[in-house]
Amino acid sequence: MTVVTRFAPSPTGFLHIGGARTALFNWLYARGRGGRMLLRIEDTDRERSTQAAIDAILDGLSWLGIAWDGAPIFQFSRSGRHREVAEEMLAAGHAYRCYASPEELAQMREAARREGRSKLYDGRWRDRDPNEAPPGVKPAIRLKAPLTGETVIDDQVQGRVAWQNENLDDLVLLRSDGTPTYMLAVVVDDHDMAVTHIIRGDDHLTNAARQKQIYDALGWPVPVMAHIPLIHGPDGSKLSKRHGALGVDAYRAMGYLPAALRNYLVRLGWSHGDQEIFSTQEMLAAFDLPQIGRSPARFDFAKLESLNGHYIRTSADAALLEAIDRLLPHLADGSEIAAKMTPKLREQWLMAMPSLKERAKTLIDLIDGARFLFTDRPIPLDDKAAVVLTPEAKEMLRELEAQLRGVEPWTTEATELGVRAFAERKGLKLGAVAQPLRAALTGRTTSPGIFEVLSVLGKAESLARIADQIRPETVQPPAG
RNA sequence: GCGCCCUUCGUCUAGCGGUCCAGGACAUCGCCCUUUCACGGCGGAAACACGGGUUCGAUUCCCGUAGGGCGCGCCA
Repeated sequence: MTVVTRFAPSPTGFLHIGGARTALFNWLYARGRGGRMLLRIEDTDRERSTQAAIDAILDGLSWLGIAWDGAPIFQFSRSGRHREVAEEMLAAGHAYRCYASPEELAQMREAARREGRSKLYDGRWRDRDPNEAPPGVKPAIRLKAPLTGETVIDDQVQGRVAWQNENLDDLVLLRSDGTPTYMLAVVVDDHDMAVTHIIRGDDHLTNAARQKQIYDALGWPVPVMAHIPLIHGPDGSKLSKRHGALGVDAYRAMGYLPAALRNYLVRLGWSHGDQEIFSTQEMLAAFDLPQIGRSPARFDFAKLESLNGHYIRTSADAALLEAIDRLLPHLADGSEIAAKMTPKLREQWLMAMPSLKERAKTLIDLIDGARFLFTDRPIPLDDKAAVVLTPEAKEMLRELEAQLRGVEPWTTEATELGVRAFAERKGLKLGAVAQPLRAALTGRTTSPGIFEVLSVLGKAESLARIADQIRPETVQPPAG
């Protein structure tokens, strides 16, 4: 039997991190077994569903590298079919018309709560003669759920979960305006789409019981269920925007790599021995439902960052530059940087990439670390760099500049030889020379190795930047 | 309130009755490497929520307690 899973988001907002993980699990489970993952957009809430949200979800999945099979199915377009099934259930005696008014319902709810009962609707129209229906009232259609016994879900993650039927009331299948409820729509769609495995957040666990009752009434086979724990915020409470309940587009903008996010997400609630790093192939091969834990995991940015750093370090230099190209349109100052992306800058950036990526946790770090390459002279000094460039340091740089003029060819090795010889002659430790030099060349106190900086920048630019710092009074303000 | 679920280092987790004075990873602390920052290497501190059972023996099984989560709509 081919495995068929589905990811079924409702398009009322972006694809958040929890949804992304659910999609990943569905994708891994299906694709790892030669099966298919379907995408169903649950857009039956016409008020809150938007095209922008649909686009954001599709875009987010694509960026994450999660590909669904076939065209997305829009739940709203299937309401005719849902209604048809409800009518069938009515005809077969598995459902009935309920004429209770909203006021009656509210009273029942209140009474149930007061008396400590979990059953909210008392089934008053279940066996009542339809002739007693109040005139002019459009009925809702309710499921005639079993009154006794228990409803059991054999969940792949949660184990056997049982509910006493006396605690479950007759749910609404079709609203009085003729539209299907979520409960009905999900069951009918999953059945019609031939879904074999339902993998979703455990906020749906109680729904599973009600849906099981619908499957049973219809005589349809119940798919294998797996309810995965939700992701919580760092403080254990519900994940909020403040914590990381951001859209995946926000993670893209923060400079995370899809491979790193996938790796982080798959290890949240799932494990495979002590393995931490998983290539997509390894994930596909190892992922399975029984190893998913039942307790909720907290979202931890530090671990995501660490993983992202690992993926950056192990990525090819050219691939990183391409990732930056793709990221730029999503950044506030992206177009500014893109405008400076000359072939020469690309070449310099690539040259510096091996040492840049050792120092970066995100693509943003990579851009920031390369900033000295495309900052126009005279380059501004940050506070720490300004402190380093004391009058004495500038005096030292003046002598160093003279020495550097004679260095030829201008390579990492040759500049290192020159600077080391200079330091030795002056009786200075290398750091005493390198730090002011770094400040002058990059405007900062941290950067890649100073000799790499010199060689990547080139002789003319390097000497000019040093000159800018040792003769600030001669720097002319821009013309005009 | 009712129903259901959860509870191993700060965090993600390994553990599926003895191999555990509990292992890995991130974070943290120290040392080494070193021109800065990183990377890397080495080392340290750090957990079985609590109380009862069951058992020759419980982190592992059962029951409570406490704490946390989810659900309880003619929303999805």
